[in-house]
Amino acid sequence: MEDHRDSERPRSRRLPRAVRERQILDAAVEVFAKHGFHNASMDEIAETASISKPMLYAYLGAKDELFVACVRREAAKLVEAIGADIGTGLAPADQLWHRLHMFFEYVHVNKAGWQLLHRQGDVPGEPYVQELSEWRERATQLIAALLAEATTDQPQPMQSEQTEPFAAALVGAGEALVEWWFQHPDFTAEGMAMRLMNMLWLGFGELVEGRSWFPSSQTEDPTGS
Amino acid sequence: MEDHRDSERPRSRRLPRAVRERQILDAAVEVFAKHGFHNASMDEIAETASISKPMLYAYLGAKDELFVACVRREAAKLVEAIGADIGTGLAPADQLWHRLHMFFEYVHVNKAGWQLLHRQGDVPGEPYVQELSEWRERATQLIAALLAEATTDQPQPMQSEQTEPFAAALVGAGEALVEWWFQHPDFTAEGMAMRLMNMLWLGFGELVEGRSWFPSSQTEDPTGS
DNA sequence: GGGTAAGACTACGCACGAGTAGGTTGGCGG
DNA sequence: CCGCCAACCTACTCGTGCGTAGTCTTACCC
Repeated sequence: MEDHRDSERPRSRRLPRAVRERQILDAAVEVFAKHGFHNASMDEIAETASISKPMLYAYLGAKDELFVACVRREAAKLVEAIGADIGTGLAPADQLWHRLHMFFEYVHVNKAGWQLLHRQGDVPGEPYVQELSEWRERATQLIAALLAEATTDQPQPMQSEQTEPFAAALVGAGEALVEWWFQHPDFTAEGMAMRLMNMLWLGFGELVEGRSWFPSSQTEDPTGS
Repeated sequence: MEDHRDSERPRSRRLPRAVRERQILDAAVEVFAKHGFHNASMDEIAETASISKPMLYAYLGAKDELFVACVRREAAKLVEAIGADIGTGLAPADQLWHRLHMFFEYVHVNKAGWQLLHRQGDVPGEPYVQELSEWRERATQLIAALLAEATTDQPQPMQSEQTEPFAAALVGAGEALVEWWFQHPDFTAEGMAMRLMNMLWLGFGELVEGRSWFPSSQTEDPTGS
């Protein structure tokens, strides 16, 4: 390691490919999240990544491909976070609770990545839309499976025609709640998860009458604010 | 020189301003809904409206302003639809049910208008975002008020800190369900409203056990349209 | 019937941003 | 110490699409 005592080199030294790619992706996620796909300019991404445009193109290709790469990385992280393996033997309700909690936790620590996934318009015909709708699909399926599992003991287990729309609505509710959270940041991730869990599992009819849901002794007192 | 008598002019005759404006707005809504704000071109809107570009600009200004005009019109229609005055004396649950029903009904007959409102990315900094988030806000407030009303008889009425996020989640769930509906068009608006109402009012915990919610016989015929 | 002004069109200017050509630097093997 | 290759940059081209200047034309009124 030559110390090389460089005078001031605000710009980049030569770096191996892997490091640069990561730098670029980080910058791209940030900029795409801030301005959206269309309003983000490759120039700004290059500048944020402390690199010049030709390098950008050399490493990750055109704007579409770059965006898709970002979505893939962030979606993988998200789905992994909420789909992580939990200890066996939990009741479906508690599993759902855990995953919701993980979801809000994830969004909290990875705001830019979340906004990248959520704040794009989904207009058919765009090349990246495929990629965008895919993560939502995966998340929905994951939830749907969970719901289906919750009814297997019942005399009439729910079919996917029942669980799927429910899961879709749940995902939508989660997204909307996150957006509300951003405007009221005084709440903890756990508190938000509780909120959503109560809505979902009990429903308003029960909440009105003062009942509420609690995780079955896995976590301690969850007062979110 | 004046020999150019009536050779066919398939293009537009002279029309009063009001009619043209409506024509233009209709076309703009359609195109914006189809391609989204950014990918929609003024040329295509002009062509769809059977008019030339300078007229477009003369009547409704630049692209931003045109889009805002579209959003305003469609948002007004939507909010009016779900906020319409219902006969007095309905229980909150039944009111909510009615409004959900109206919502799905509205979306069904005005798909383009709905997509215009829903499918745009909401990136801060865009001029139109203000307008877009406003309708969602209004709808949310409307629902929140309804929920608050449902708890006034209770010993501990809910505060807006409780009802507001719930309403936000509800709106999000509704949007997501509509999207799911578009992919499974075999259901009626009433059926979709029932679905959502069951999720919301009863919650999954109850649904699992086979219970379900029904409107309390205020409406007579099941005119499912 | 002729003047006129509003309604309408064709054809263009111009900015912005994606993508690239070609030169420059620095590390490394000989 | 010298050439050579790969990482890197500056500075450009070019397409696309918003917005407009300038011209025509038709309904209407005197």
